[in-house]
Amino acid sequence: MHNLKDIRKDFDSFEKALEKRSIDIDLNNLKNLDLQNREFIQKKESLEKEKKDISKSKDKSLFEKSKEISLAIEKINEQQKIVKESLEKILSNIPNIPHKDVPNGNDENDNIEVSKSGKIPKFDFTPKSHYELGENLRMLDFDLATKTTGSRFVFVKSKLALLERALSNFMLDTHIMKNGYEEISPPLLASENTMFGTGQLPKFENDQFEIKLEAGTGRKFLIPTAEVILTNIVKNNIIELKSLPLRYVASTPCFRKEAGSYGKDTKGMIRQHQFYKVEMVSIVEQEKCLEELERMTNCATGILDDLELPYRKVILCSGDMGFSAEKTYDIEVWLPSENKYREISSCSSCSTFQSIRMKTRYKNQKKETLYTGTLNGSGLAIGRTLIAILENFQQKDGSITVPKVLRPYMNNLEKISLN
RNA sequence: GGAGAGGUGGCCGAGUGGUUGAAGGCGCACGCUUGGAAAGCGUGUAAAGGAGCAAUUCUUUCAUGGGUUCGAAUCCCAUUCUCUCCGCCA
Repeated sequence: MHNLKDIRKDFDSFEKALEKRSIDIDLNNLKNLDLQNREFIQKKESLEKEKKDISKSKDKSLFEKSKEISLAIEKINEQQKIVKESLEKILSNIPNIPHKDVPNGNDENDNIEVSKSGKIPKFDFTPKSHYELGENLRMLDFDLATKTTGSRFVFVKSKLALLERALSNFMLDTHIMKNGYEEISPPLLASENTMFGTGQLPKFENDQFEIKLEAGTGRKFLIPTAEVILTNIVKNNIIELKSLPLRYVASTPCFRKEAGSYGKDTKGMIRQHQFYKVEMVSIVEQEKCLEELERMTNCATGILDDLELPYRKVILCSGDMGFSAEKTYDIEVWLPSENKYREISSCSSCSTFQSIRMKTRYKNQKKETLYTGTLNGSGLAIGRTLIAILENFQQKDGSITVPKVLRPYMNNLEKISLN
């Protein structure tokens, strides 16, 4: 969310910056509502002052007048409430402003490759897709998931389940011991206000799974990413400068409706309603966002380096970025069966956008109260890493070589094969 | 499901109708002290919003929303969240 004060200061450049997002929002309406709102505030405040003075004077002859003022204030309040509500509604639906580094563009085709790394494997046979490999090994079972649950779910079995667990542990260990993140095992449900804090609500309610609890309790949602719950750790806090930066990591299941992606990636486990993901979150001083973004992205690519998987780093164009982000790097891993790179991690700086929603602040050296910067990044999506390993490390006989760094996590298993 | 307690500043914690934005402590900042540090002592330290180029100033805020009153952190009602005990389940 944006600060109205800042928008007001330079309305035109705000409007211009938003154009990059190529969505239309009625900013004139916003401008007018803001003007009206402030008029109400001024009227109200002068009345309140008058009333306060009467009360302080304890002059009984003025008590009647004070009552009248109260009525007048009430009237203004009613009018202001309407204005303020629509103001906030508009405001909470405006996305973050893209950073100036961010290339202009409409969709993923306009993203720009920043770097490439690793060696693309060469096969003397036609490489199979992850779901062929997994099904042949009898370790990925989509039909079974359909039977028990429905589409876009999968059973991972046996050695692949072990691999999935190993990936989670390996990634967590790396981020905890090497990269300075604190491990968190968080709740998988988030309250409505928490979902608002990171920007999933109100605009993207359709993508969320809501859980019905007993009546009388607030709304609860399954987290679509651990970002939601990790970032909101600092909701409503004023953090002391010396405890920044805060870095959290968690490995959690994520739940997404994937509404609007019907027919997309229906085969295999690229796009599921439920998947594991290791998520990093950083809370930093606002001017350190971009620096932290580079650091975080390196933490993510470090995992791929360790796993010896080929990947490229892409900077997202303005049209492809998420609602809360000011700048995003996607890390894409090479998938032999598709002969292209696919997203495996997304690292974003959200500048103060989420902090304003969450009311997360810190005091700088000058004792000014400022909004923190927040960042989040996958490090990495476990399901997709599993896919990448299956496809990149497949052998002609359909077996899978286990990446070296994972073997200590898998009883030194070197190869996954039938039996 | 039954019974009870409570939500106050960065944190802890006083405060039951009138300069209370709020005692005290912790933390933090600065200063004194010291060879240096610690301790000790002193001073300072809420947020949001409005007006103003600014210094400044005004309003609001003691979970949230209503009510009583000239006046509410303090009284009344509703909601919400947290905690404790019993039951139930794991």
